[in-house]
Amino acid sequence: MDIDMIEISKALSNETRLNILKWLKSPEENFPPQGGCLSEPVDLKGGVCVSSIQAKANLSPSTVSNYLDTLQRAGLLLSERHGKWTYYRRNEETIKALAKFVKKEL
Amino acid sequence: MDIDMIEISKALSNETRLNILKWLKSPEENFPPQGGCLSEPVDLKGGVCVSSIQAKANLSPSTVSNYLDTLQRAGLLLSERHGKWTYYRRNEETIKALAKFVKKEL
DNA sequence: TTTACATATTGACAATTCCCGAAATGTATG
DNA sequence: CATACATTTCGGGAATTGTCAATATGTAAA
Repeated sequence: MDIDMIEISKALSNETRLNILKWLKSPEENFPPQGGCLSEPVDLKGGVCVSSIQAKANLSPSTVSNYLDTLQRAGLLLSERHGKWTYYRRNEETIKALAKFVKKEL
Repeated sequence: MDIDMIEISKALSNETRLNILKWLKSPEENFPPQGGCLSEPVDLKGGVCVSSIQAKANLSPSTVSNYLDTLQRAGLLLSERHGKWTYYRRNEETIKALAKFVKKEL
């Protein structure tokens, strides 16, 4: 597991993106219940759809979509599409690796 | 001890600045001996002068001076002036607080 | 005090990032 | 298929950052 510290730092250097990461620590507390309209029940693994995040972030859909992409490219988020919705959740593996990097290498 | 995660992330989102922070972990390994011309012997606490860092970074003095300022404003470096030279060293307190933040809050 | 040197500040321009609205794409449903 | 909706991509203007050369400041030495 190796991380790209530059990309991660860039991703974290924006308040909204930082908030998204924090909000996704407890999706139940920060977002309405997800996946209500899906025909087949699937495990969303705590993932939250873009529109829920967009509503909370109070920015345009395209901006939020971009932010989520930035976080994902940095390895901090994972996404899974179900029907019309894309559910984003934290990538705890990278976040753990980041914590380790900051502690040991920085 | 509270840190400004945005400012810190911005400071870390540049390869040279990241390198400076790493180089300053072992100043003896990465830079020539410091403080050779000082009349009074003072404890430099591992600090390195701007020109030594500039030589290693291979960027203009003004750029390096700016970078050091950015790192200091983020709380990641400390500086101390002795004679004509400004010696920069790591601020381990902030770096430790950052590691803690990433582990606990991120 | 004149000079020389280390560093910091300023001004400029290119590159990147922020953020939006508009348009495009994917997907389910009538 | 036609429509509606969730999301992504595209194009752009404003703001920020990267980087330099030129200038200014601070300090020591001649």
